[in-house]
Amino acid sequence: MSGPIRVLLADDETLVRGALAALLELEADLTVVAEAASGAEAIAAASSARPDIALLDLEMPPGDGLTAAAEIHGALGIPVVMVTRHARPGVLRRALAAGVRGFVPKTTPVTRLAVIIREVHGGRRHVDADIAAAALTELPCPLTARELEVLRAARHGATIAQIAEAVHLAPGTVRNYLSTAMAKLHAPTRYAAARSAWQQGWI
Amino acid sequence: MSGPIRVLLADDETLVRGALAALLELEADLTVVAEAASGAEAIAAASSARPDIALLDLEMPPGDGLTAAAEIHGALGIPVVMVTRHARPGVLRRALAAGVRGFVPKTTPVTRLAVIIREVHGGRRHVDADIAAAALTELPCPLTARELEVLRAARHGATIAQIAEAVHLAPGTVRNYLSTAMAKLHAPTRYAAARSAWQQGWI
DNA sequence: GAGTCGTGATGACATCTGTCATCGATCCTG
DNA sequence: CAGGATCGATGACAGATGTCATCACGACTC
Repeated sequence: MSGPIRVLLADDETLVRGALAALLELEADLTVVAEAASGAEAIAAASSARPDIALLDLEMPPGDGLTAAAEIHGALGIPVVMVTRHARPGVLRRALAAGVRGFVPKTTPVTRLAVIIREVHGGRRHVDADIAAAALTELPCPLTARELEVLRAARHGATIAQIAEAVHLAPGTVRNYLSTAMAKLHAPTRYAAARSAWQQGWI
Repeated sequence: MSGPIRVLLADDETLVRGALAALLELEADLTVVAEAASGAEAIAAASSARPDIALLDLEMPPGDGLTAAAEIHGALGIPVVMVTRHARPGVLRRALAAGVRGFVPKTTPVTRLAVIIREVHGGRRHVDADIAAAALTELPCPLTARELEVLRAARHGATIAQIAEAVHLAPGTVRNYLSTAMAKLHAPTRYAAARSAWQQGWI
């Protein structure tokens, strides 16, 4: 027979991570063998502790957690369950593209978490039904790669000149991309456009 | 002798709330008698369940959780412990002004949570040492009430006209307040200023 | 090969935004 | 009451921003 399922737990909030660990340890067939507070830590812990499954928070500054998920799944072959506060269709799309096997919003009842871990460990996938339905019905992202890049740089109140420098483009070009993005998103300012794109999970 | 300490637990993320509940229930002298997912729910639950102490998340949309804390402490006389992801000095200042008896960032180790609850239930206060030190050394908010109000309305990419309507001021006046706020915060745009003020915990 | 699309850029134009000086009204204080 | 401070507002001005037309290049498709 095999031992308990060995879980890697990553969340930047110590209190939440500890509470989840306590919760999982209550299950007889689960054990938390490693914890991490960032994407980099998660990758290191995964390669040294070799867990059976990794439970990663999506929001772990610095970095978006998805890169860690892609690394842990791709290079180490460890199945990844993504937990996120901002469960938007666009995020789900990118998570699945990164090879994530489970996608759980933080609005999920706790009783289901252990069930989901067992499902994914058993080789199945698990995706929140509401998010999946929304992802299938919503229109895909209408923005081009450059438009997304410029919006990303515009998110924190930067001027056109700062954005242009960050993206290595001429200021006029940046204005053009921002203009088309704003038109596509029906936003009155580039900040509103950036915010809208973020809410959709596109950036 | 008295029974266990009866705790009200409020957090908008079901997963986190459930995990914290499981964690607290592991303590023999603690019991979670009510849960809530919003500030309004927390007030209602507090007045019906009459807990000995309330553990509230600061970020519970809609509303900032501080109003619920003030209500629960002020009208019901129940001591409140505030848990927050964004533990900044300005937030601590406002929390203490609202009568909060404990202030805990989510970076706190889980093992201390039960200790803190017992402390506050015993009549003492508990404030995270790092945040308190920062709050005492940092310069206080240099912005006036109107400047804060305008910045709050400017946070989500609104135009000057939209802000003016939201705050019931003339567009020119809004521009003046934004200008002074930007100067005080050394921000190149009003969005950067709003972001900066938010990061300091001022809005 | 023509047509389409994304990319990068430029110039022109109207509007928006940030800055500043200034004014009147109110409120507080000596 | 005079002086000062704050608030709300206005007008003027320079510079930033949003919009549009246009061009050129490469990739890709029909």
